[in-house]
Amino acid sequence: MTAAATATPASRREAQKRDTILRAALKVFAESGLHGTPVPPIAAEAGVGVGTLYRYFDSKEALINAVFCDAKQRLQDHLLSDLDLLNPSRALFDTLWARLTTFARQDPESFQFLEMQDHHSYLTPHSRSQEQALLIPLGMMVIVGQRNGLLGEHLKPDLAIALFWGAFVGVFKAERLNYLTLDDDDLKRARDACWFAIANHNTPDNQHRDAAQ
Amino acid sequence: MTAAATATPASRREAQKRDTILRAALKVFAESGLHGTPVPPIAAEAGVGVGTLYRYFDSKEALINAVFCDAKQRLQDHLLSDLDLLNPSRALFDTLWARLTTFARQDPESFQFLEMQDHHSYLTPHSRSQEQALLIPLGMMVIVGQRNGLLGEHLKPDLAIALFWGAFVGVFKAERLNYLTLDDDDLKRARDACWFAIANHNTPDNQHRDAAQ
DNA sequence: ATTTACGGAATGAATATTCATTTCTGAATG
DNA sequence: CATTCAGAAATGAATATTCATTCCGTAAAT
Repeated sequence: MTAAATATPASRREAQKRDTILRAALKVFAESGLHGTPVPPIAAEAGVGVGTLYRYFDSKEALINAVFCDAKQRLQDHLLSDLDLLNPSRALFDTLWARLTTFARQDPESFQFLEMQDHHSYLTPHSRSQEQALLIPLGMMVIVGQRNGLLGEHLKPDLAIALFWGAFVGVFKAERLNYLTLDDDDLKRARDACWFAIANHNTPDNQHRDAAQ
Repeated sequence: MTAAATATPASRREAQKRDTILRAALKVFAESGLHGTPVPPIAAEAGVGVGTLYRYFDSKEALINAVFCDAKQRLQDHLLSDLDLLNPSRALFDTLWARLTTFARQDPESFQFLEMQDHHSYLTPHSRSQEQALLIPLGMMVIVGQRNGLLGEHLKPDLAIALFWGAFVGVFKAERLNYLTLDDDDLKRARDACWFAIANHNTPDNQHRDAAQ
């Protein structure tokens, strides 16, 4: 039923325009905030009239929620696809870091938008639940990693994630605000520092590790 | 009116009222954001008329800048007073962490306000320079610590600060959003994890100080 | 020919700011 | 002391501005 509908050229164009608006909104929101930006600039950025925008989204609030879910989904897909989170290892950690980095670099607007604070007052319960979809699998990974002896048991999983995520966000935020410039080596060192923060330092098992990257 | 009130010079009363408005604004802004909140609720929270507020601050933007500088100053005083940053040690690190923690706990509104993203579009160059007043001494401390062999030399100072600050903010943000609850032990473990991230992990033979002062 | 999509001026609600008026303050006066 | 009074401070209704949303004439699609 939906397959036939999306095959129609008309609805295809519609979906495309919807996406254009979504992208434009993301860009403008990332630049100037949520309450801060009027709707007309978004329409202008998308190259459509204001009225058209309201054909595709019921309200500004609906648009914000759509942008949020879209960006969150993209992050989730980019981070977790084809990854076995239940086999934690240093290599898996490095992969996650690398994927986060490419996401933040390739799609900085989405990354910044997702870290904004003021969208919380706009989000519907459904949008909020998207938040969990990312956190829960990561939490499970930490638990398994702690069982393995790979990660320190001293930090509760939620705390380990908050530390790691906060550090990552902090580094890229500092770069965005020009407090800092990051080359590839810096990023690797930051990654290793984060690993040190949450890894298990007691067992000699994990100590040997070649730094050839 | 009390004897104390009549004895208080007019300018003193003015400064006090200005402060009342500043506090009220901080509270309301922390609750509902910057663009999000009208001016009248701020005046109501301060127990003054809207017109009065405009006697003390030229505009909403000026008020926001004043709140920012005030909060920043409080953080700075709380963090750095009576501290010898140029003698870094693990104990100094712990002291800084403890002070940050008490600040975040005793004055959560200021802490949250300072971490908001959307005030950046409001801030005057002067307000922005306040940012540096905190970052520069911390940066110097890291440099000295690296010379001492206390902190790893691999991270450039700005990056070490961004990691540490980001992790700290991330932990308290997670608590505020109810992703996490923190007891005293958790905080100590988080502190140690941050220390691990930036400390020097090299074997003692790598720690020879060859740098000329 | 009929339907659907589009654009952007028009609309009204929400909001920042002003200003005419009232209230307060405290020094001077009798 | 009580009273007066000029200027400062406070007020909130009135005004100007901004912004989300709607509406309707026109263009495109079917």
